[in-house]
Amino acid sequence: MTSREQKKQQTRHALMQSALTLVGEGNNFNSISLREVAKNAGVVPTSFYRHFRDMEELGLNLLDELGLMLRKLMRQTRNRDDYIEALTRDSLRVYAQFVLQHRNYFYFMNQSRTGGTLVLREAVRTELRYFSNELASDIRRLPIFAQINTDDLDMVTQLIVETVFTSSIDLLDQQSPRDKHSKAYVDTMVKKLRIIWLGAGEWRSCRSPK
Amino acid sequence: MTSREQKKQQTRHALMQSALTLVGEGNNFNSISLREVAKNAGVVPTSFYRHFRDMEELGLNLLDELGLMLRKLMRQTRNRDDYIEALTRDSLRVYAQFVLQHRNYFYFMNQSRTGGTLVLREAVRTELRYFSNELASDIRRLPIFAQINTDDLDMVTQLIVETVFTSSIDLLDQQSPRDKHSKAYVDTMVKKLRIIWLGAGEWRSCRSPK
DNA sequence: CATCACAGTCAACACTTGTACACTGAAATA
DNA sequence: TATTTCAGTGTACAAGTGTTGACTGTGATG
Repeated sequence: MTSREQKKQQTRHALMQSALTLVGEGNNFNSISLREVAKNAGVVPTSFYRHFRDMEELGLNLLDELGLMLRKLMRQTRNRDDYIEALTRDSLRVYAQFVLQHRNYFYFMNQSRTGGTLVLREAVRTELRYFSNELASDIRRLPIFAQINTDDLDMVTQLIVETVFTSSIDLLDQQSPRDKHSKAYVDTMVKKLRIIWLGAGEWRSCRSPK
Repeated sequence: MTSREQKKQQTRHALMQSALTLVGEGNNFNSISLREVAKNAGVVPTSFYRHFRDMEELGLNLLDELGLMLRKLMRQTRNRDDYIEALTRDSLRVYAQFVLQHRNYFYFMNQSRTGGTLVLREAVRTELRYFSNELASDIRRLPIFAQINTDDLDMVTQLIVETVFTSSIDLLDQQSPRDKHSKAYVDTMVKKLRIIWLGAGEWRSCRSPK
């Protein structure tokens, strides 16, 4: 029983959670200091370096963590039969709940997407592209999209992922009674995705695959 | 000739441009300091207070400035006859060029949308909603959308504006030969908007307005 | 011409920041 | 058991932070 490594991972986790908490309190990830993070984690500032080179590295690890959670969520969701419907109402409900349950992570990822280091921004983009690809390979199997151009399919899934992700920050900023607004959110998103979905169907018939 | 007020507006402008430049150099608006901004504007830190209470107020003014420019651009664009096509290829070309010409503003607005103060975030949202509404009232006149549900129309234009705006950060982060990638960007965006456009058309026929 | 308004200056303050360096003590290893 | 490894501590420093208050000089106003 390596109680040594165990302890290390413990404070490492504390540091990451500390940063996340500070973000959740309304601070921007870019403007929270190594010292704050350390203090909040109940550790002396210099200890920080035993775990991360700097805040950017910590951020990358946070992103990895969220990425893993999202993949798990995605895998659960897509183990369904009625894919098209699952793609909209049900899975959006699940998604909304997930976002609200991990709001700090999503504030962080949204901030990093547009305001992080170049490295961090790229990392977010990569993560989003991952989901887009996953979605594409799933959708491809559907009869309706059997013969769609690959690039165009990618573009569609990109659009879907972007739309869903971008919406998360808006959901988080709605402070009204949770369930009420979460429902309004789901309703709007369902419509938006249906628009895209319908458009994709039309697309196929307008422009035949070369 | 009030050379007094004139000088004031001059350094005020210098301060705002200074902040913008710093953002353009890769800094996040949240983490640039009042002192840096002042120094960069060739002015002593305390002078800053003669113009803005704090950085947030400066940010709000930056946003106003960009908002004005964008409205002007929008008004130019929509004085066309072939609206549907203008809505896509042509106006996207103009938009892309505009974004690249004012990249610092767009970095700033993208950062603020997800990572600014709550006040700043709301301000960005308001700005975007403005464009969405403008677009909606234009589109409504088109015969195809004559009888669409108002809420649904709003949702569609919201989706369009979101999609276009969100894409700006991606365009900015493509560092390759400017014209080449700008073209690829326009091509992708045209497709995305066409998807939405097609979907909106189908929507009308699927769900008749109540 | 005398007076006022006020954008910009200067010096000083109490803090916070990232990081370097030498350290300690307990778990891991031999 | 003796030795090594290393996560976490403590101290220290130079640099930067927002904000204060009293100042100065010049354009605007009477």
